[in-house]
Amino acid sequence: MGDSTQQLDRAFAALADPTRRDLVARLSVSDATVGELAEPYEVSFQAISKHVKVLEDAGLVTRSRDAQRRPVHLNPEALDLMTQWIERYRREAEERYRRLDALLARTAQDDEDRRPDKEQTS
Amino acid sequence: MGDSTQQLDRAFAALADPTRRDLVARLSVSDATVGELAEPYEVSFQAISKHVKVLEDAGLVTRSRDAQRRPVHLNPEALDLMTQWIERYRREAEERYRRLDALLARTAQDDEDRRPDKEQTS
DNA sequence: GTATTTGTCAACCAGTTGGTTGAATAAGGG
DNA sequence: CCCTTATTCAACCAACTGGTTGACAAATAC
Repeated sequence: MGDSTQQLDRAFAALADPTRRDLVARLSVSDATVGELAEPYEVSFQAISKHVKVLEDAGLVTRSRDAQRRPVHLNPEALDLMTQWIERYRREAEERYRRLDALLARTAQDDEDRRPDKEQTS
Repeated sequence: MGDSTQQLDRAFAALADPTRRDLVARLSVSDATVGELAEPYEVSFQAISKHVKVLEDAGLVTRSRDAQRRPVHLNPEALDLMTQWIERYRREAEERYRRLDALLARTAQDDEDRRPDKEQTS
């Protein structure tokens, strides 16, 4: 449990904002510059620049250099880290509930078997 | 895209906090009351109660009633919603990069084929 | 060089968040 | 009925967030 904690903090926080999720969705289709990314939104160019920085600090995107442009590039591995975290506990919980359901079903069956006026099941 | 937006906002924001992620991890193993959940942490009981409320508002946990106790119960479906969102764009991006890699490989091969002193590959 | 394009940094503001403490509520137990 | 247990509500505070505008920086184009 090293500092993947902080990485997860930042990654989840980054995706908690709908504008940033939209940026990620668009970046999954193609890389883009901050200018291109900012174009469709009402908010200022600087606001989008900040959002991109948040995504970058979270490790969700990286950037290269092409003349004045700084193309933004989605990093699928960071997304993978998040799914791994989530899926681990989702699976754990679902298995547990499955086991619990099975137990309840068995108990119900036992009760049934214990009924005084029970009928032979087979 | 109805109000799953807000649900995702809340769910991602909820998991952005390490204490809340820890609560989720523990709840994946077994349901627990707020008191039980609060016990291992240094912070006040009320602080944990607030954290649980955040998880509840995000749809990540539900609660029932057992005398004075209000057992907290993890909701795996909410986790599933998150993975679905993430995986959609992760897959999209990874496929795109695979295609790009393939294209680059083909281009490199063409260059190779075009070399004047090229050697037959097979 | 100077101007243009592309983007960041800095200061500020309003609203939210995570923490605190103390009071209030809810449901049983004696 | 009062007492205890379990939990929430309310008020407050410091820190963070997402937005703004204006100044600055970097790389290229002329």
